[in-house]
Amino acid sequence: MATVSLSLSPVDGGLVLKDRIYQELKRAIIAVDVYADDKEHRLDERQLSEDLGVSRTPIREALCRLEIDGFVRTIPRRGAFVARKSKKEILEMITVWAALESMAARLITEHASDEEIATLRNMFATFDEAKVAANIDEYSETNIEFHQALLNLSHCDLLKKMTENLFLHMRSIRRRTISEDNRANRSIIDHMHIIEALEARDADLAEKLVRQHTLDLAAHVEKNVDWLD
Amino acid sequence: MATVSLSLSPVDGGLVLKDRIYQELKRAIIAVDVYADDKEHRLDERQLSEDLGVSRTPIREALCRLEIDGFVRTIPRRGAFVARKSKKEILEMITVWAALESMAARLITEHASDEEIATLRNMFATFDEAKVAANIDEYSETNIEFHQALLNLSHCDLLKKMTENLFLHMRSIRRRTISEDNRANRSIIDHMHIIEALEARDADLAEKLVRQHTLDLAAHVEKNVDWLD
DNA sequence: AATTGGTATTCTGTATACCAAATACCGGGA
DNA sequence: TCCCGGTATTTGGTATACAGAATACCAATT
Repeated sequence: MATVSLSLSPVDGGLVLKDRIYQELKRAIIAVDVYADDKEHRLDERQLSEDLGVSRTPIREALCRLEIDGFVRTIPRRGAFVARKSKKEILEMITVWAALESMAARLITEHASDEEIATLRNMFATFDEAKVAANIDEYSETNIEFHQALLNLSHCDLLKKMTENLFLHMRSIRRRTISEDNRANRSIIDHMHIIEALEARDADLAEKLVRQHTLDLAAHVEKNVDWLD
Repeated sequence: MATVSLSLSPVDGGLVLKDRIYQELKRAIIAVDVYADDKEHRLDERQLSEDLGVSRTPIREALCRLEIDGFVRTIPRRGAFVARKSKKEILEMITVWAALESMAARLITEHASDEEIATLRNMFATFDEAKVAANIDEYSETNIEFHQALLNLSHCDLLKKMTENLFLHMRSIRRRTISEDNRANRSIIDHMHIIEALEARDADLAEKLVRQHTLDLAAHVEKNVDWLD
């Protein structure tokens, strides 16, 4: 009898308890507006294990990973706290982001297809200047998505992976900067220029524009953000 | 009574068991020449806990961290293995490295002192072309140190932190490429050009040279390394 | 001889138990 | 009232115990 080949895929799913806990905790932590007030948000292991209905072990493993990601800061013998980034740390994150994303832009000019680059334009198709001003928060989402799209189109998994957490951190920051930040129109113009450079396959220009765009944000934070520390 | 301030540093050292285990395991893993043969190097939790004289818990936490760092790959219900990078992954690491280090170069032109930049020259003071050829392995160490020095001089902790593990991975790779790699003289010339650009405070040039230098390595690996996968 | 079914063993994933450090609380003394 | 010291409690760090999954081994049947 010939063995039929059914082209089955592994059924594992690969998600063990600690991974689910990790995701759930991460989601919850990001939802916390840590910069809203000065009080520190403690993460009690026993409390969490009770709430989630699991033992402390997977909780600890998840917290360990979250600490590496920078979302949690644990003080030995004291406990785990939702991490509050210092201004310096935020500026450094933006700097790293600029470095990675400008490299992504370079890669896009070399490897991405015309169709892929075209999708970037579509993201802003529904936004004119008036609309941007009207729903600034909706635009903000699109803004972040644009930057993530750049990383995706780089086709470099490592670049993408290393920026993912940076973006999540930035999202927290943005909650506070969104109101005071009316650089949206300037931003959308920058994006268009970036897209044009990508379409022209001009690696140096695209890289430079992306870097400059992100470093502009760093300069803005440097100058205007004083609600940290 | 006035309290004398003695400016004491915490006696703790901040190193809990899991951190020491992490460092020890990392050291041991790096020492393993994973690319030497095809057999997979399994990390048995019980074995390790026995060898190190601790329980499995801190071992697991260390392994968890090592997995995030990319030194270990764990398969659910199967165990932990010393990670063997694919060629694609290595190329991506070099790409990210290029992105981060070129940003470091830019930062150096803006923030580092002349004295700091001068230290870079000293690193190569003892190397002329003949010596490079003679002790290629010694030069190789200096080579890595040069790149790490660049990251240090950037004064960006995050940039430094994110490249540290990349360098460790590269060291493993280099063990295999060192013999077939006689681009050392070319390399030292590149380095000198980079130093000159830094001294001239030419951000764009320094950035470009660093990026190009590292991407050259990527191209070399792409073309010549076939002992992977 | 090869393959399949079943059993035993090993090892990860998870839960629990124990210990030591840190904090909070309380009472006594200045 | 304030400060200090000691005790109790809390809580994180570590070790151990248990259960389920994966593999290895063996035997039986074709």
